Amino acid sequence: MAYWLMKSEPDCFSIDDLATRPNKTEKWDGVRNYQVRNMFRDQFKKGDQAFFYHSSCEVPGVVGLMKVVSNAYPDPTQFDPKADHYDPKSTPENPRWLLVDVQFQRKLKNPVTLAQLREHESGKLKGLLVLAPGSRLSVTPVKPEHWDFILSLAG
DNA sequence: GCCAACGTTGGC
DNA sequence: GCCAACGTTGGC
Repeated sequence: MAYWLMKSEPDCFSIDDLATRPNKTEKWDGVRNYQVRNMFRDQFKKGDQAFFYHSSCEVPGVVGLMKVVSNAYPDPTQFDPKADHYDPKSTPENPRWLLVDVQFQRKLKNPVTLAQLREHESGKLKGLLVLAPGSRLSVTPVKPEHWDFILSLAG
């Protein structure tokens, strides 16, 4: 089982949005980055755990826990001309973009802010990819020891 | 809203 | 295949 950190802008889709979805489950769609696509395809497994991270907002940080409840499969929004992330070069016979289904687990009592994570970036969280300079990937792996430490920061 | 850091695109 | 232009991300 692997651990992940997945970013979303709360104005667009927040942890509370996920918690109120039917079955508390949602397609993590709209990803149009090849590195993330490859992680979905090659490394994501049903049963993995993920942090829900709020980005581009007042207080960026880890706000909750999710479970990955599917393996990767084609993102239907790539075929929809009306969708924001429509990709005219992708076909159902040869889909370019994948997604996974995620299910709400719980919110953290105390969200762990980016500022808190940064306090430990040369210590306990050394190597955490979301802290890497210039890191813009919306999905990044989290080592088990980093996962546990971040949870301990949440109290 | 600014801007730095990247990724992608497309002409050549 | 190079690289300039452009678009996007995301913290501040």
